[in-house]
Amino acid sequence: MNGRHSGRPTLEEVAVRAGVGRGTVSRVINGSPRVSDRAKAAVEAAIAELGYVPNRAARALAGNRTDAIALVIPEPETRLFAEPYFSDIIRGIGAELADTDMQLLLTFIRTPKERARFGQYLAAHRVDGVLLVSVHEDDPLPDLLEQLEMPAVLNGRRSDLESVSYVDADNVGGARAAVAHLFARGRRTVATITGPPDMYVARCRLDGYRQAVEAAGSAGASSELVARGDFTEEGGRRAMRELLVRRPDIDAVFAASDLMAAGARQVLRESGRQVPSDVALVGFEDSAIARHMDPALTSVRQPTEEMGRTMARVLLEEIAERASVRRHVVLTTELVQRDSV
Amino acid sequence: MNGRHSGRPTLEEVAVRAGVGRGTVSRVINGSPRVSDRAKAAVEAAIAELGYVPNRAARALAGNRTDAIALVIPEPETRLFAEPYFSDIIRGIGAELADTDMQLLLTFIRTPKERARFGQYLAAHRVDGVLLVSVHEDDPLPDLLEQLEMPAVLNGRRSDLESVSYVDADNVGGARAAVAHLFARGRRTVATITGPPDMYVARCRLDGYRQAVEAAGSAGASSELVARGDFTEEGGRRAMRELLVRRPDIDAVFAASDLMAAGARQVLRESGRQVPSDVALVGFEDSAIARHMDPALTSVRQPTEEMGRTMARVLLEEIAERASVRRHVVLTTELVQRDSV
DNA sequence: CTGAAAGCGCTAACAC
DNA sequence: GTGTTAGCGCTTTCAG
Repeated sequence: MNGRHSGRPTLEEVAVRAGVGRGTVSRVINGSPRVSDRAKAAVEAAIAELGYVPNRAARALAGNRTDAIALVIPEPETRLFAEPYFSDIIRGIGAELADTDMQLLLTFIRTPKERARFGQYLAAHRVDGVLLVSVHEDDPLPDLLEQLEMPAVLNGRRSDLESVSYVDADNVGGARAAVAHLFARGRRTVATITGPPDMYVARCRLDGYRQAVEAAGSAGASSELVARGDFTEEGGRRAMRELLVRRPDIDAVFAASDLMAAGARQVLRESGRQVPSDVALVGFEDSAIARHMDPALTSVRQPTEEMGRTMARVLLEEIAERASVRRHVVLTTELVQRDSV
Repeated sequence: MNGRHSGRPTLEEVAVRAGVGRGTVSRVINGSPRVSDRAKAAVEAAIAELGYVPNRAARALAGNRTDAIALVIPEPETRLFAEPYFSDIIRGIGAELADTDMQLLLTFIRTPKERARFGQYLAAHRVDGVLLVSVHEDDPLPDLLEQLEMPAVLNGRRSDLESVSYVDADNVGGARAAVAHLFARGRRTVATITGPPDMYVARCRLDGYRQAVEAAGSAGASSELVARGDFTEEGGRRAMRELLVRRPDIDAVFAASDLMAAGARQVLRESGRQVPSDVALVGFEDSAIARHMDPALTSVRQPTEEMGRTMARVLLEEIAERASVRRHVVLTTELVQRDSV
């Protein structure tokens, strides 16, 4: 015997109690305007008395939707972006969804097999929309989503011409502000440690650096002052060592991630240089680890939680209006000055 | 017109294709043994050809279940426990659920209102089970869960007599090992900074400290050597200052959280003491922030990701067997020695 | 072993 | 405006 009739009230019982038809109850629940105030009141009273809560499954089945959205997390990234970034994004999404009936599903993609499975998942319409974080340029998921006409919002974008909706931080502006800050403080030889060139976010931050260098009317962005990192701490160390060899006269460094800034700082200190008196250092705050590694490290902060909220909001809008209008939002960053450069 | 018939194959179509009845297809899908190999093969072939994926909503409606579990996150905690702890737990849960058809739902509880809403949520059977992290002694949720006979697993426990299933770390053993380590290294006057006494985890760590002190045949756990913190960095600073006033001769400190250890370290350094040469410091790694704050800080590490995996596994078992058998799992901790005390 | 049939609780036409 | 009526796609008896 199946647990038929679990004991909790159904829409039908509410209808009987309120002395109306099921359709009317359904209309009230779904906020249809085509209901008399009288009927509406009766239904609401009945719902309250019975403690009625609609059955999601039934609603999903009949309505051909799920009232759920998926947050896709590519596993390799969580370790790097990890920590605060990740949980801030989730917190933001959760906050935006709190007043909704939308459920947030977490989906990890670790292996190609899981990626394939997620494709099926989407095809099976098991969610109404998808939120994607840390998308790579060669990620096939966004295209799949588009092809399936599944509402989706990325955090960050694959390139300038991103077609899918996205919410991003103003990486160019943030980097420019950081580097301008260094020049304004009297630094002359400002180097940068970049992220992987195949990541759009890394290119943006490099662009910002270059713009600030040009604006400062400096000797121009000497390629000697640009070292490539990979957003990791170890990458930051390597890049910093290179820079020190190529240009021992460096008096400031803009690292395109806080992890790289932390690595660079270690190398600088080992080399006997004082930070920031000898070499000023500014990081881009991706993981907020900077907060803990060095409370005095000036950095460009992204509004991570707000990005999460915005992503959710944009997705909900996209789900609501069937039309596939793409939205592109770029949130400003903030330079948090903590040192005395 | 509603998007009736979304285009993707239904169980019925599979049945036709395989030349069997719907019931048989259902049995194959659900791995019932009462199906002939012949029929099974035909059905599997049809499923593959059609790319059939069962409709969750329909299945949930008919089967009176949801195939989803909720991870409940009390908001105030995420900031403290935050970061790696939080994401490690989630990662572990995700890993365990990967091969299942179970979905992971994230539920934040920020306000009393949301707490009430979650009660309804549970009563409405919108999930098959619940995972709770950072439970407080006075949290009403576990009792509600028990009363509703809803499968549930806690991370940590409210007290020695926890009735609900839980997965916890061996806090007593970890603390004991940490303090024993300090004595073994020749330290004589070992103080401790505790967590709030109304948290079971804090009491366990204090117990571990006391056991080690007694075992070392020390002068006994002088209450002068015990200062109360609240698991925060600021609390660690306050407690450390107190200790320094009461017993300037301290040569080691066991802090019951890494955040407090970080606070203590600051105070020690400001007071001119060298860490660890003058005063050795060991923290309990809750947020793994220690890793970033001071790579050389020895600490007791909890198997966070494994706790997540175990929680999920235990919950799935509890859901599978209708019987309400409680399981209590305590995972061992590990002393990660990073200094040269 | 397997087909047929009866719902699960809700939404969305469709009449009135 | 509102009741009635079909299903949504699946699981689970119940006969055979």
